Amino acid sequence: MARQIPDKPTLDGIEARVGAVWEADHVYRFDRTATRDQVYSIDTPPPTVSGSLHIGHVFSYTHTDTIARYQRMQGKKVFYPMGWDDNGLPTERRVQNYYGVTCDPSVPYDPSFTPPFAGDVPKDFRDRPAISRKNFIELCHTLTTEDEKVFEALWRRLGLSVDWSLMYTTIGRGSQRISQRAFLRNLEAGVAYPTEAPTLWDVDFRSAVAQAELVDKEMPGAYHAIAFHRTDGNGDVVIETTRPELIAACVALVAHPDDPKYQSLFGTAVRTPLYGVEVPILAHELADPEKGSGIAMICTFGDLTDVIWWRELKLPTRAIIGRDGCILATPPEAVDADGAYAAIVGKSSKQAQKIVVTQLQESGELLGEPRSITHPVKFFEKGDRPLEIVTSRQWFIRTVDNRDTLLARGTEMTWHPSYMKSRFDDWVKGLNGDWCISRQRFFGVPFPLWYAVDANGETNYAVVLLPDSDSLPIDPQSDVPAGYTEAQRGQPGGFIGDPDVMDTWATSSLTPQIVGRWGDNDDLWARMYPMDLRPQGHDIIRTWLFSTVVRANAEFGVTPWRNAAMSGWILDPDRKKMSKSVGNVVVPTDLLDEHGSDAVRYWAASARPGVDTALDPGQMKIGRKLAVKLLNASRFALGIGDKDISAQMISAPIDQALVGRLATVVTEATAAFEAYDYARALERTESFFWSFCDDYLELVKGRAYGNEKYSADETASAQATLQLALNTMLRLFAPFLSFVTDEVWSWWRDGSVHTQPWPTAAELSAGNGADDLVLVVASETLGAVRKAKTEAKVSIKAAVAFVVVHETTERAAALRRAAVDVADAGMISTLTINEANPPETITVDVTLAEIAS
RNA sequence: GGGCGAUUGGCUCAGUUGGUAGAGCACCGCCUUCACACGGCGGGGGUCACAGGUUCGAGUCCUGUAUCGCCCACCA
Repeated sequence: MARQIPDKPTLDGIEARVGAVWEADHVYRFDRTATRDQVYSIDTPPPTVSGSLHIGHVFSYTHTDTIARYQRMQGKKVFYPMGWDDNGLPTERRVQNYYGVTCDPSVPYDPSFTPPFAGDVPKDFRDRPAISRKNFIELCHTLTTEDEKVFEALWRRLGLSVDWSLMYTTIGRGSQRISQRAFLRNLEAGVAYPTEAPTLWDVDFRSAVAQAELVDKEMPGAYHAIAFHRTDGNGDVVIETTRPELIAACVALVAHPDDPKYQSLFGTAVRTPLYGVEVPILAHELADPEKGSGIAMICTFGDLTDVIWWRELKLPTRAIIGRDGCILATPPEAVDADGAYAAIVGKSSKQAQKIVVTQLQESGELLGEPRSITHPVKFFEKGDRPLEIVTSRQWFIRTVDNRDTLLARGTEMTWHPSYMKSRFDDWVKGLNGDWCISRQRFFGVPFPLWYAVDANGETNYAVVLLPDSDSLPIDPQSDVPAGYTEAQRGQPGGFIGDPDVMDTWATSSLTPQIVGRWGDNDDLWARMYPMDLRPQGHDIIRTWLFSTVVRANAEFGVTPWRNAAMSGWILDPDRKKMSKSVGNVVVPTDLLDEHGSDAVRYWAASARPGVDTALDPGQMKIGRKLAVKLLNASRFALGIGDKDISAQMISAPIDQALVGRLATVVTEATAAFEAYDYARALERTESFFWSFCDDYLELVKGRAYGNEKYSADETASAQATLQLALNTMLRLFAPFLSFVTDEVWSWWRDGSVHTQPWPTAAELSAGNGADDLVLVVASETLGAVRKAKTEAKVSIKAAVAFVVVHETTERAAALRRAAVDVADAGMISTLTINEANPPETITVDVTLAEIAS
């Protein structure tokens, strides 16, 4: 039953009250009988649980929610899940810092382990206990479970219309099973492959990282001019390098093939300083004659260019940096272990550089003083030290070979806003290697396979032992391949599990498969895939969006979604990006407490799609004002007359004009939503609503109340228009002001406004052919009367003796059709409407009653 | 170096087929309580970054420049 209209409507407590009804009535539950064409499916981004949700999350998830609510009202069965990204390094980091522990896979499992520190974690890592892999993973699960409860509570309070029964986590068993299944199928299809190759390596995390996880940081460095000695005795060749510590890893010098300075040197050789290793001078187009001395040393490996040169010029490998970032104890074969090299063994590259520079100064091979510069250096986006490039065995998924296909996939989805597509195109075109998906970490999805160990106890990577597909997910560290026993683990003739876990994006790239339970629930899968919408931030186009396209293309040969909608970032009032390190992060619950959920939703939905937006509490105040206004206007419109007056009673020209104008708003808002421009839909609706309140409501108030000067039909016309307009506006506002609209709906009708049909112009046929000019001129005339009262400093309710209007013929005719309403609203005793002559002399002369008397 | 976006009143931003510049906030003035003081009404305030061009007419289209932001790059 519909509730009574409260005397004093309020927003207080509305989130809890309305939210409880949504939950009890399963308003947002996905209909699993719907066929694919009836479904609107959303590939919700799973927020990372390692931190806290900030206002940027609230911002972008609200955008998605407005689309979901619109589609639901359009009659779609909305598939709108929520997931938590609790997989991977961010969680490991949080657990390490939260509990004050470190993970050491060699430590045995302790079933009775409890975290030793309660909120008082020692700063020094040496005071933190090392615990087993299994204990560590248990802590990861414990902490993420707690974090996820807090996240869900916030989303519910914000009013996201997700179906919570579809919740998933990226480290959950279902996600692991699907990640492993997808990987094994990629392996079988040749899409995934292992290789021993130079890989970007974070020396602190001791893990490979992917191209997509790189960031450049401007770092101080110095050019060192260093002399290499020609083997023919004809003097030196001078190169400039920022990394002199890598001279021992030098395998060649390289210059541009057209560079006249070095034409005569190509094909000759030099000896490296300090070590005297002979290296050739080669030509390659990537060498830049303008940079440094125009000739560079190639090391294995100083940067990604070195890798290209090494590969294309087929150079030997002389690695000197280990996985810990320190100089290897054993030098490359060509380098004498007892010479200059001995001094740098075990040093970090930074320490080694100091030593080598001193050595070069003593030997006279360093020319002049190092020249300080600032240059970009590659970092892992979450790392603290520059990346090194080390050779290791890693798993890859093919991307570069499929470049053209991937670009085509990008054109098969609609981008919102459209210019964001160029970021995808740029990224695909710029790929310089396949996607490295293995990480040397712990809390992630393990690679589901083992290797045979030969009779000598050496791992034979050529013999891969695969699990049965029904057994997934498996952990090769604790599960045993078929035909073996646990006792054979690591033994000669036995087996050993792949030690690595998958990159977090290797799982995240499967979110459509995870939410649709691909391979586990074929019925559900067929009802939601390919999906309708991928909403996400524009900063992760190169990671999440790209990798999801790669997996969909590899497995299904399709584009995973029809639409990709990019949200902008939230900037603080100084237009800086919100970030924890800057300390300018605003806690969302504070904003929700202060302004209310609808107000925060209003602020978020006011921002144009894809546009970075400043946090603006002022905009939230407007949203709250709007919500309060909606409560009060609704109370007025519903508080008079019967509750269900037929739209057929709408007969007054000004009423018809109002309805006609609303039909235009409905058409525009619908078109805007179809184009994923929720902000425009809101703006149109809001703009109409304010003029509805300020002008129309005032103009018809007397008639709606049924003052004696009006006939019953005239009063019914006004009441019917108020109700029709309110009914329509509540539905137009429902995607944005989701709580207050449902509250008002409950005063009037059963059920939720959120399951009502989206309004159409056809419902508003009472406005067909209406003359909008009636409403325009009536509003303007009322405005002129108000202005006269303001200038006379009298109350807006002050009586007016005479108003004489001179209007053009057309406008005068329009005004006559609303003359009684205008006179009533303006407290006008006598309203005279004349034709303006000439037409330019439109005037409204107002004579106040107190002056007339 | 390449690409994408932005530049409109003090602030945050609209302005979708080119037709005499808009909103909210802030500011100024007025009005209280019969939907709303978590209110209402009215007002002042902008040569639409700059320079050219197309057009009867340009915030809107074209070219160039500047500033800011972001993305990408083979940064020795």
